[in-house]
Amino acid sequence: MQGWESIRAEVLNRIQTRIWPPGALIPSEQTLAQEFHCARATVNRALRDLALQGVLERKRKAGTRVVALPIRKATLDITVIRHDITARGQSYSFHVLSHAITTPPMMVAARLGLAANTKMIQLQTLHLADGKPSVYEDRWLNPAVLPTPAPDFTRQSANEWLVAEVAYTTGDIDFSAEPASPSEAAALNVPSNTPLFIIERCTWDAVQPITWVRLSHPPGYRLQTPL
Amino acid sequence: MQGWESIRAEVLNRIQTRIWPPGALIPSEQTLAQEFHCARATVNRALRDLALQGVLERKRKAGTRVVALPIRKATLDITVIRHDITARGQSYSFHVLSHAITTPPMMVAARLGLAANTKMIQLQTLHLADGKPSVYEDRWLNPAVLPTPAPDFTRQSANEWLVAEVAYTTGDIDFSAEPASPSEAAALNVPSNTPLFIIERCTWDAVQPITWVRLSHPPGYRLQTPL
DNA sequence: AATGTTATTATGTCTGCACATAATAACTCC
DNA sequence: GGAGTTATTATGTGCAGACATAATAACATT
Repeated sequence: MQGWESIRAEVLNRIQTRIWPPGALIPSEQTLAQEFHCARATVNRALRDLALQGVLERKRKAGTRVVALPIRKATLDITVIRHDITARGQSYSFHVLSHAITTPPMMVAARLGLAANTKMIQLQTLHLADGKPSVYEDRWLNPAVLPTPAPDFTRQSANEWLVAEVAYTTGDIDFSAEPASPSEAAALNVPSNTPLFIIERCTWDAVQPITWVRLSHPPGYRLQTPL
Repeated sequence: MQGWESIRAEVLNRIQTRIWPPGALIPSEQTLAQEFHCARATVNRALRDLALQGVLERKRKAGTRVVALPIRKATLDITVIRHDITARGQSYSFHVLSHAITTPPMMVAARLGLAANTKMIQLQTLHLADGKPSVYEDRWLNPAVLPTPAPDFTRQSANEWLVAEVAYTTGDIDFSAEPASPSEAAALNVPSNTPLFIIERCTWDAVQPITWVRLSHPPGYRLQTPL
């Protein structure tokens, strides 16, 4: 037995075997350090990690307690679409279906915190896996983040250009299920109103909004992660 | 300027302003410690945190480099349904629609790694927010994890009983969009084939499978998280 | 040129010690 | 008894120094 990971394992074990039941206060770092014959910093490392996972809850002076209703945290890796596809051993390609400069729908402008009459770049792209429609992308880009001349998004996908060239600091993402709109249905080659798995993402720079994207996935798509 | 968090902030800043562009090797912990006039451990703490976030990539001897295509990690909190609902200021209640002991569909048995003819407990539950159908739950429980006599799941929801009484160690979760089946449509009071947002979850004990659940959410449901 | 061996070096982790900080408990004073 | 003040205590974070480990680079050997 050695290393902070083994201490973490032992603590986890005591929680899972209910030696330390949910809601219970566990011994102080000092005490545990003595028991495990190691420095307090090592115990701290282990407990801090478990707190990060949501298994423990720590407060100064109050001590460390086992979380009563463990709020499990699932971590999703948000990758570039090309990666997803090539990782499955399929070939990747994409088509830009439309490319325009107009004012976005109110909803998009609102989400990004822009005035409703701000002109933005709209890009509709179809991503293909082994030549078959795989994801339909509807993107609105803040022109202020683009250099002049603008990059050629028919060669490099907007997403990849952005992650490579534009630093972004915050954002949010949300998932939902929606019926396929006529344009989505046409692009993905599925019947209208088919349930699609939708991922919507907003990203901001330190000073300004960057982009809003909506990714529509045809039936069969599953977002999976260990818990 | 003080504390490991400010060092993390400064490093992040240099990445975002492209002083250290994607893919670049950044100075060693030693060097940075000297620059920031602090101990190496403090720099280590900051860099380790950024690596955890997926911003940096670290290898012994090879050094620390800025990740080229930042794989952002979104963290979803998997809560108890009752919490979700009461957190929105709505009242929570639930109904057990059916309760049976039979053999599960092949898919469920397979996912849990059980023989297809194992008898399991099936519970179909409707969760209500302010009296309106909010989530339809289809759960299969491994009877081996239940005490005798079995708890009364019409009083406490199976999920809450499980998180409170059964320790679980692993699991996985996946998200998809599917058309409402007739029973789902009836329970949730929506037309058949309405797109539903589906969460499926498997959980295992150290030694045995515990439960498989499928949560069906009617239109309007969104799973959202900061990025 | 291909292979095996030996530094070298950056990160990973541990130890002890110290002080900061926040929350509780104990106490004082009115 | 209630309110304000002062210990007390557990965690948070810091420091300097040490050894472990893994990956690379440099060198030597065949």
